Formats: sequence, structure tokens, C-alpha cells
Amino acid sequence: MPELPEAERARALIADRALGRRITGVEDGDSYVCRPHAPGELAGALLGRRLTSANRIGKMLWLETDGAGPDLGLHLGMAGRIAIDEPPHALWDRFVLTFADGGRLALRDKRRLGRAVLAPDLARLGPDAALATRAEFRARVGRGGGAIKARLMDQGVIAGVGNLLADEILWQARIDPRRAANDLSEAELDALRRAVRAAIRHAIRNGGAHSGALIAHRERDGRCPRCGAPLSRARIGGRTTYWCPDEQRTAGD
DNA sequence: AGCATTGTTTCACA
DNA sequence: TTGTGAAACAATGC
Repeated sequence: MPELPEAERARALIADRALGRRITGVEDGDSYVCRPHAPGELAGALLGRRLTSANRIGKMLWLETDGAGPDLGLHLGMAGRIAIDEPPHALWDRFVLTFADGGRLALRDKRRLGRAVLAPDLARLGPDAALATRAEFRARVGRGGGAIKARLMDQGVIAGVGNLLADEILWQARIDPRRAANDLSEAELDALRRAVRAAIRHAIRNGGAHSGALIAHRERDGRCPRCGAPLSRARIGGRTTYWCPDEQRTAGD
């Protein structure tokens, strides 16, 4: 499920339900999810502490604790979610904090591409996709000769946009995903930024990146929700991409 | 059986 | 230097 909207929901859930509770147990035995840490390393850093804040840039979450310990970074990967005070799932709870009050916070992940890591490296992320200023967005997203869709999904450029959101955003902005990033006019980049913000807001409100209008149609009837034209499909930026060949502009204004 | 997948990283290659 | 495609990672669903 996870793109920025899902990560934001997870952050809000943690902020609402997990802060202030004392950590009395840490299950960090999944050495793939907790890589590069050895089993027990996260426990050593977290036991006895309380979570004091839940933060996010793009898809990356990090939790601060009281005392001087490192932050706890959490990433939902391809299929993860945060489960708080839910009955344990023996198979899919890949990393778990248990609290003094008997409750628990689990990184529940069917696949195992989620991550729990100490002192996450945030320096490699661009500004959060919903917070980038207009000037930042123009400068960062509008650079380079690669496809605009690949640019939008590059977490080092702006953080938070994944495959579904990228298709939805470009469809909303009526821009062809194959356009070179540096071919977009400033007006188009500004429109793109507005579409990014709108799509994220909409997805957070409506339950996730899955709630986009284009997404619902892409494999349902394969037609553009606005004009009914058959959607095009191709691999762009390494991911399957859908767009409307009639409405999404191939060339600048 | 085979293929695809809301993510990230690394590597070969142009 | 920049960009791209593929593979690896893991596990599930169609």
C-alpha cells in the first residue's frame, strides 16, 4: 500500500497512539527487515525508552525517543503497515515494540521489504513532495533529460511519490509521462506541483494512493476516466505506466 | 506455471 | 556525467 499517503497515515497513527508509552520489549529478530543490524541491536537501543515524536519525509518515518539514543527509522516497503494494539500476527509482524501497558506496535508486512533501522539516513531524500516550495520544485523536478515520471519517483529529487501516485499526478496535470523533465515549461512544472499536492491530499483523505481516479480505471476498463480513450501502457522508469494518449501532452504549451 | 507487484539498491552499459 | 534497464531482495496474488 505504501506511498506518501500511507506513510502519513502511519505517522499520524503512531503520533496519536504510541507516544509516551514505555518500551519493554523489542522483536528485532528479522535480520532482513532490520538489516544491517544484528538481532538485539535495536532492542539494546530502544528498551526502556519512550517514543517522543513521530516524523516523516516522503515515505520514510522516524521516531525519536527520550534520552540520547538514536532515532528509530521505519519504512513500509511494498506492502507494510503499522498495527498498534492489534492482535499479533505470527507471520507478518516483522518488527515489534511491546509496551509496559501490554500494548504493541508492529510493522506488519506480508512481503518483507519494509525496514526498521536505527539512525536512518535522511540526507539522501529530497524535500517532502507535499512541502517542496515552488522554486524548489521547479529546480529539482525540472532538471535532467530523463522521463518526467522517473524524475517524480526519484526519492532524492522529491520524496514520497511512487508508481501509482505518479501516474495519477501526470494524468491530472495532463502531461505525458515520457516527456523529458527539462522539456517542461515553468507553467507546466507549477501545474505539476499543484497536481502533486492535490493528489497527495486526496489520497490521504481517501485511504491511500489506491484511491486515485486513474488507478481505478487502469485495469477495470482500461479507459481514461475523463474522455474514455483507451489508456496507453508502457514501462517507464522501470515501472508499469498508464496514461491517456489523447489528453496527456507530448509537447510543451 | 508463470508473471506481475503501491519499493529500494546496485551494477553493467550506453 | 547521466540515464536506463535489469537483477536482487521477499512473498503473495492472479
